[in-house]
Amino acid sequence: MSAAIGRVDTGTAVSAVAKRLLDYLTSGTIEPGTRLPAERQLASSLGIGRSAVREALAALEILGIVDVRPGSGTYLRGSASELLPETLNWGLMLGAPRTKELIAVRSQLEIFAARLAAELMTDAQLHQLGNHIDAMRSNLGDRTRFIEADLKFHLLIAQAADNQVLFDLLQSIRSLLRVWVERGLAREEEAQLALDEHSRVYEALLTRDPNAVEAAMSAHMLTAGHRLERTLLQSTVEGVAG
Amino acid sequence: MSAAIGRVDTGTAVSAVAKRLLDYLTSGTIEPGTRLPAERQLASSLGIGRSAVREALAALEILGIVDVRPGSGTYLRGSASELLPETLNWGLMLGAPRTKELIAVRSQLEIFAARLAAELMTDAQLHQLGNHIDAMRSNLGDRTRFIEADLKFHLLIAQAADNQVLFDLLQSIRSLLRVWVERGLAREEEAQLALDEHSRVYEALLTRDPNAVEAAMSAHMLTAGHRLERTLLQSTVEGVAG
DNA sequence: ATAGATATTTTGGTCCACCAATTCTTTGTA
DNA sequence: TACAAAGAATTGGTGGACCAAAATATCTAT
Repeated sequence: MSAAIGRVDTGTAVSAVAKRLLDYLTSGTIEPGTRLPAERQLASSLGIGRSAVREALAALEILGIVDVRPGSGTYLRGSASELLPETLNWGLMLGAPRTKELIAVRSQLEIFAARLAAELMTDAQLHQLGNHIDAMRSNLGDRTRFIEADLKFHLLIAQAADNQVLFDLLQSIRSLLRVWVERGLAREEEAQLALDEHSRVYEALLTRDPNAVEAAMSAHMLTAGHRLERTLLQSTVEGVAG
Repeated sequence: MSAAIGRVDTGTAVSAVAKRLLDYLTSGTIEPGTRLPAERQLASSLGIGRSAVREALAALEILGIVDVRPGSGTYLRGSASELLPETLNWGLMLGAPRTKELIAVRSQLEIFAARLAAELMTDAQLHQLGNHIDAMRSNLGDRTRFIEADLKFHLLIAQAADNQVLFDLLQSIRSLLRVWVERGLAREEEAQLALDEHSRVYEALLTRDPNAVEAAMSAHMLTAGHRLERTLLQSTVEGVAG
């Protein structure tokens, strides 16, 4: 098998070694569970050092392609990478926050989630959603609990959307926007408005009509987005004055 | 800086070391372009050997998170756009369920980008978009060039949308779906269909009517999504038969 | 002949010395 | 004093020795 991979030039970047190995492992000719040749053998076949082989294999292990077992060998896993979908979320975390842009993207994703949920939500989930509305209503004067119920409301919708990538993305975005959401709901009148909006989304979900749900969530996102941006602007103004 | 990462236990899997570094690098407190501490220093701070650090950093480099320069140091890369470099077929590692989810999320984001672009696109950008359509038309028989023009078409729309978060997200998603896009355009008839769809999006953008643009991009995404899923399914079936 | 214990071999993991590449500091010259 | 060149220090890259873990082979007892 290692003869089939071919040699690479000494000094080749470890990424190129990884690519060579990956191309071979994803060529479809290797069965999951197969044991790869030993590091020393791979190094010899590829014409590079064992360190480079180890580094390439470490990357493939992190990506979930192979399973490295000390004393035993390296095995092809053949299962889906759990790490790769997370790259979308890393991208959100790199560099300076772009809050206004995040707010816009988040709106679209929340609307999409709601639309999917309109068709997929179970009765039990709908019932639970009602509980979150009740919790928000009961805690108009308690910001922490209100926000918690608010968050659970959105979480449940994203869950009901049955799209893990979407769910994870929304989670990451929410964590980035969390501080602004909390600041935007500082007063009880604002909480009341937010409750009204959530109630409308909930009522639309009860109809299970995707268009109605989309309209209600769009309205909520529009208002919530303005609330967030106002909070952001106030903060900027205070920053200038401060 | 390295003191802020904390120590890890000796014998910790290199994947855990990579995760630790990754969490730190995506914490938002590090500026892109920043030089990380030297490998020897990281090893000391983390309480592990330099080999383990090297292996973890090698993985992060392959993922596009860092840039390792011999003799100079290791640098945090600039942006989300640099994640998942083209050298590897990332999409092959994702698995069918996550890939399908990603296709759905991508559709929504592309539609959103197109809608924004309808209002924001400059005349120069519109003209350039027409050039990409021409390039696609001229290269129906040359898959590599066709796909390159296809990609540039979408890139330009995302750019015109003037939302960096959205742009970066779409970039990462494209990296993850690239291999399936390429395989899905294997035949000239498929390229012709794709060209027709892109032309309709372009014509709608010429009107600058967001609703028309949304409708055209939605239609394109629906067809393209089916094409992608069909390609994915064929690959899965072949894998089983192989 | 078979099962269990022990020894040996093979595998991945770690460490260190040394080399290649780059950066920083010092020295020499105009 | 400013600039260029040389030297030293720092950085990542490589290979080999040795250790830890697991697999395989050999030996012994029944």
